[in-house]
Amino acid sequence: MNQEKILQSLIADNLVSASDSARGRLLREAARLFREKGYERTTVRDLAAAVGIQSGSLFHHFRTKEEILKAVMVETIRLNTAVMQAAMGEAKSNREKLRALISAELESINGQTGEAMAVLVYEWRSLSEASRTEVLELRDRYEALWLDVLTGLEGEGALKADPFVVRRMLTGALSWTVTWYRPDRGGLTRDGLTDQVVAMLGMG
Amino acid sequence: MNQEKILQSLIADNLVSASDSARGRLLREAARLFREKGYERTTVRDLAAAVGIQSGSLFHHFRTKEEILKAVMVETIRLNTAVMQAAMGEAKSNREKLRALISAELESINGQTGEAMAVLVYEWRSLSEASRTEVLELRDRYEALWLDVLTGLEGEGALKADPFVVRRMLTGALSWTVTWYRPDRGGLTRDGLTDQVVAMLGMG
DNA sequence: AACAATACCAAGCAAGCGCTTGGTTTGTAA
DNA sequence: TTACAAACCAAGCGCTTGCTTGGTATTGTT
Repeated sequence: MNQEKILQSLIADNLVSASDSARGRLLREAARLFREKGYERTTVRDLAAAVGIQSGSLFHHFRTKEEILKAVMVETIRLNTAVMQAAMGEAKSNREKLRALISAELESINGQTGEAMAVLVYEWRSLSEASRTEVLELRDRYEALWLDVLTGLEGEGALKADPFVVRRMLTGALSWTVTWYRPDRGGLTRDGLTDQVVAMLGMG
Repeated sequence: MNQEKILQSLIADNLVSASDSARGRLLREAARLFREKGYERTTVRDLAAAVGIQSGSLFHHFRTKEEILKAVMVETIRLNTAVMQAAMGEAKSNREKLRALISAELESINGQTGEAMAVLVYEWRSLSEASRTEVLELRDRYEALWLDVLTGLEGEGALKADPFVVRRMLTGALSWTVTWYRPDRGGLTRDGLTDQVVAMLGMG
């Protein structure tokens, strides 16, 4: 199942918004603005202008500004968890699975969902306690995918450090790429970057 | 030269504020609040209350709120660059130097200056263009320390990946520790964590 | 055609924001 | 004691913020 089909199925289940719907368009613009200026510096007037409506009309679609932030985060996690599960399903060994995970996470961070992923990493403080809990639960399921593979690799002796620590280091390392990695200009492709990460782990 | 002496000398040169001065106390509280709630969500009234003065009185010490943010960042970089240079000076081989760099950065991220370091990483978007340039110049000098060592290790064949990429991965990985590493509760000491990082790089 | 639901606009309110102002207290040194 | 600057307070200004309100198009269903 490729990425497009996964997306379609999630849309059908109403778990993420179609990008051509009013809601989807708003969430995309919101992710862009939240990443560019930060959640607090982005006003509801900014958001409304970005989709060409009046600021008050936003509240027909979302009850509060924070609900928009939460929706960006929740839909992003849902999509990426599904994509990642699919990418991993095709791999045989744990080594291959790890490579698939790294590659998929780099894609989600630097590809289409990149802006939303950056929001997920940097704007969680702007969530209310309740929303934070909700988002964290989704995150935990995503993280379980990683820990399974890393624990497997440790058992095989391929990994010398603690799986929990390694996952956390990789979380930081990979999410940080959003601040410097520009796949368009400059020679490093995503595959190339994945190779570098694997080489850095001594698993080249 | 130990850390305390370095600090004294920087204070003497007016490059960082003494923590018992009015300015120093304000900057410490500001770092705490900025990290806890984010720069935008922290009001000048919050800052003033934290040091026990009226909000207007802040502007006797700093011309704008942003100037406070910049001061937190600038002083933190200055201090940590100096500490890191000292830590590296005692090491002989590049391997030892790398370990010293990792350990020192983990200390600056998770020790006394941790709150300020987190601000440095997460709040740069709230800086004006001019301040951003200024902070980036200081950062570049700090980064040069890392690149020298990593390039050396690559030359020796101890490092299989690109030094620039590795440094950026380490930047993300180490700064991310601030979100999960708790040296007080839980068994992992800073030395232990440094070991894990070195092991992860296949240089244990 | 009739109706209801959906999507939107125009206007503005209440609250909170960064920052200013004019004046008072506190510290320091001659 | 006097002189003066640094540190601070009390009050509030002007503006922006998230959000509300009452009403009007637009769309879909029967």
